[in-house]
Amino acid sequence: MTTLVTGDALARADALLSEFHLSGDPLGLGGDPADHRVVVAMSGGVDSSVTAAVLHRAGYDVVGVTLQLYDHGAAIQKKGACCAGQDIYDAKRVAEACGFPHYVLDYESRFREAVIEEFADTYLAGYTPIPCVRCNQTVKFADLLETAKQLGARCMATGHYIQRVDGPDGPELRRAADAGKDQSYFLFATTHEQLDFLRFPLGHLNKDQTRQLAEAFGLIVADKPDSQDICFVPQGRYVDIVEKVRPGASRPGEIVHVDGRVLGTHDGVIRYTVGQRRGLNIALGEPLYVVRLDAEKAQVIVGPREALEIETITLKEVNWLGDGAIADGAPVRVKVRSTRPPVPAALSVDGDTVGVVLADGEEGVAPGQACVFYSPDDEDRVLGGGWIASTSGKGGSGGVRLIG
RNA sequence: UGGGGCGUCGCCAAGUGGUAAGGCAUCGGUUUUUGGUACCGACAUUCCCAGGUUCGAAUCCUGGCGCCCCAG
Repeated sequence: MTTLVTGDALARADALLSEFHLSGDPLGLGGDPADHRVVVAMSGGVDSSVTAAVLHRAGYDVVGVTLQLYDHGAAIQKKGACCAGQDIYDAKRVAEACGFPHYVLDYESRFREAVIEEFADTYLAGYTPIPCVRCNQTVKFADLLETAKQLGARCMATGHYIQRVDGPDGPELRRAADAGKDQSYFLFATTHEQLDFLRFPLGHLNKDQTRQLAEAFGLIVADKPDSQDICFVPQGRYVDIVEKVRPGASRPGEIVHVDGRVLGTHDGVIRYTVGQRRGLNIALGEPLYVVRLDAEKAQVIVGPREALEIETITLKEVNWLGDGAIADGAPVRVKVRSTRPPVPAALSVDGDTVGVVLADGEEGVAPGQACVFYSPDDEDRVLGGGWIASTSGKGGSGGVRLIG
């Protein structure tokens, strides 16, 4: 592997940039790119490294910034981590090789409070958190974005697979061209104001094209595996993190069937999420699923698969990115999990309360997860979304109610 | 210690002379840029124990042991 970029390689890179519509002024800032400072949030992965390299090659005044979010020292040696240890070093080397300045900012305490502790507290309350969304919402698109402004940046670019398109009423958020890599589910909370300042140069590419660019630029991270799982949780053992952050907070309790029978005991509601089947350790003959979590009573309520069916969702902290005001009865499509296509639904707006009525129902929808809105006639358009506060089944009975 | 019934994988359970179904649970994997789901795979050389009959037994016989029900 070499970081030496020859003239031929650069010619190849330029050809790719042209082919991928990344030459000229890809950020659409106008004038000479060199006049615009662009802060690139670099995680140390392939995507953000390519983003920085591309924008630098296009002539922008690129400043790379990597956040140190946590430091497990030697504890984290897993593939696909980000923003700690080796990844920070990788980002720095990419910046050096390309020739633009790079800074590492210590955001550990902020990340711990806004993401890790929130993650633990959410689980302890019987909800199922999405730390990646919280991280985008707070650390990356709030704090870092502010820092970028202070650095005199005209905008901040990231390597997210999502598209920002200028529409008649300002910037719109759209799904990535590569449906398989689309990150809109994790970015629903991006506000209009943030969107105004953000750019996502890779949104119209697919992963293979990004890798081609990394290859052409001779980036040392070209073959780095994609990240997956929660970055600060080693080996998928998220329970360990919760117990470490909030020692002794998780209490054992009963596993109760929806018909009232006590079927067993568990070591803490943090180990379960609505819709979960495995790990109950109860053999009834028919599969059992977690239907609801009652953190106050330390109860895990279980039942047959049919008990997972829900029809309506009540949301909180809704971010609306559609045109005009959010309207009661408006048809939309929604995703209640990242890995499924949007399904038809209608918004229900009553004062400050926003909910969703699913046309065909859903099952295994966990409070604490996100419900993301898409346009009914253009599924690529992201209309925002909200956090799932509670759900209920048909006719409002047998629903899931959360305490607190 | 009279009468009846039963004892097959962690749980439930098919199999009644021809070489141990299935479900649940568990474990592993695939998928997945959160959790979960789904999917795929693994999972009793052995049928409470000991003898016996038979070419061949979880299945038949004998004797133990254990459990359940009825009656006392």
